[in-house]
Amino acid sequence: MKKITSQQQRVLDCIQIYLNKTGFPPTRADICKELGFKSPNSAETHLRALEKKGFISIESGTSRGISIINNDNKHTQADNEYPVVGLVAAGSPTLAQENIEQTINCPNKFFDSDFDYFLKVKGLSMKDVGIMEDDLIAVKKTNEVRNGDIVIARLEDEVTVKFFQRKSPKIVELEAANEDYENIVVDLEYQDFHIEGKSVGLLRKN
Amino acid sequence: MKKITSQQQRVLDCIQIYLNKTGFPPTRADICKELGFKSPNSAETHLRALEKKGFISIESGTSRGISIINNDNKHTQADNEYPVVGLVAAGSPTLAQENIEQTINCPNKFFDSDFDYFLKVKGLSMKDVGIMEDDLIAVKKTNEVRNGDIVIARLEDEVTVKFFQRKSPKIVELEAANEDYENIVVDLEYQDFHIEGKSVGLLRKN
DNA sequence: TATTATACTGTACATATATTCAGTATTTTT
DNA sequence: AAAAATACTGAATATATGTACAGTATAATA
Repeated sequence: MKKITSQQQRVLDCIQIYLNKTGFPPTRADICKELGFKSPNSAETHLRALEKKGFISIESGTSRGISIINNDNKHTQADNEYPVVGLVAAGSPTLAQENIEQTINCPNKFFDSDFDYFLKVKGLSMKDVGIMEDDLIAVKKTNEVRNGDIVIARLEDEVTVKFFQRKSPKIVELEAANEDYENIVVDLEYQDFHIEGKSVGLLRKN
Repeated sequence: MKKITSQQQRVLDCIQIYLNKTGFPPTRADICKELGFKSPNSAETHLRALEKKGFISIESGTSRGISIINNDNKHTQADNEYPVVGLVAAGSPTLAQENIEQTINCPNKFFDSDFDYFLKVKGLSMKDVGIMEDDLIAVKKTNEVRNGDIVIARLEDEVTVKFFQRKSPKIVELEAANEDYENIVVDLEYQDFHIEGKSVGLLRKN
């Protein structure tokens, strides 16, 4: 990490303070107003410098697309409120769409990978790998999955948790970990199939 | 706080997930893209409903001017470093320095009850209740346990995780949740038996 | 039964905002 | 001494975005 100048530090602080106060990042104009600049380009050049030095990232063409890059490790671990979403009966085809539940305060780097939400498990189709009813699976939203990954997949109107196994370019098998459940063979050409994400951890309260 | 509908919950979760991922709130169009709506007004009306019910606040005329209102004081939540210990034999205290494999940063009120350390599970004796090898059990140190509790118990030199079942004033049965394992009958009068604590939750990283 | 809330599609538009270009001046680095 | 980085003003512009308006339809409520 390159060294920061005092003015750049002021801008960085300004972003953080604005975030704490409003919940969203400032515009160039907002920064100018806070720090007394008279041209939006003053903020712009500082932002570009901060980006170049790795303190922030800027999403191009996106309003307020600034995010502060946290490489603060160890003690100042950041927490977040992660949503808990429900799931239909895993295994047997029952379509329902009840997401309610609550949010859970959890350190961002709690599991080995980052994640996006908790999924509350229904059914016992993955019982043999220790995923039980009402367990909370930490889900990372991605469609880059490998054979053997535990994935959260949507097939037509149903969301399930299963092992992912690609059989051929157009055939995917969703495998249960419970002999009472049948594996599901998906023909990607004829069925509406989508990978929601994959499991990166599990949480159980009892 | 008025009650939220399932669709409104989806929108609220979408905002939270987007925030976790990008660091700034979504636009109406972003929400539409995430949830499959085809008109920005779909997101708009949901946002207005969420605002009216007090779940979010919207800054008028401001791009991405959405912030989630935290009604609970969870941002004052204290974290702690919790030790992770293996199944250690008697003689050395469980929380002795040499037994601590690592520590995990975790909110104090993460599980329904407070707890003292994480125990790394060896073996599959509790497999039928979804406790697998290398899972981390959140342990509350106590000897006040009830029948049916999952307890961490030391019998002579052996530490195990089992269901607790008091059979008579002097007889305790430690029950496995795996038919390959025998239950253990303990005679308190003649055997060195001690309850370390009980399980209040479980954590798995994969 | 009438009314309100929910749950959308679709179009349109004012403005909020990022971003580029043209300058000026000082400081730091090469 | 030349080049690059820092630190600004000021104007201009394409587009990202909020938001209003016009519909349709169903469920919940009074």
